[in-house]
Amino acid sequence: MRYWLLKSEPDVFGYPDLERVGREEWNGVRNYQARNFLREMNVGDLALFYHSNASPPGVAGVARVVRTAVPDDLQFDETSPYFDPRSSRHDPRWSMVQVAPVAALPTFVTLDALRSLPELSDFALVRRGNRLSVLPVTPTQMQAVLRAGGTSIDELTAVGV
DNA sequence: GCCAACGTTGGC
DNA sequence: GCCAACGTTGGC
Repeated sequence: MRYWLLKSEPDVFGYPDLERVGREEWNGVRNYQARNFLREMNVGDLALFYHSNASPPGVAGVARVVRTAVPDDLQFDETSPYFDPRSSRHDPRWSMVQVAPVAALPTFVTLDALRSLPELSDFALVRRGNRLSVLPVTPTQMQAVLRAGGTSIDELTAVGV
């Protein structure tokens, strides 16, 4: 199993929204590096759900990948802000996965708290100017964040993942 | 292939 | 609202 971090603006779609809808297409990613990470995801992978452009920013919950990458519909939708006129159905440029909620973290882990974790000193998220909306997370990093959030991988996977 | 201009992200 | 950092675009 691999671990990831997904950014979302809570004003647009926050972790509580994921719990409300039950599952969600992770579409609209328009960065090649982030897209490549989406394509590496497997069903069952866990992802930290990060609230960006929030006060405070931080990790609110954990999601699970429930479907691997397929072409992102929005790239073909002329009415969508994510429409990409240079993409073709023959060779789609952008991908999306589907995610479902696992659990809200008992303690919201703020960006400040993330910065204070020694295990995360090399993590791209806490480095200046990072803009990637999909990031890989190592098992050590995952454990550290979950511990700071008041849970653990064992606890999360015991609930039937 | 270079690189200036531009648009976007996201913390503050 | 500001602005630094970054990715992309497009003229040359």
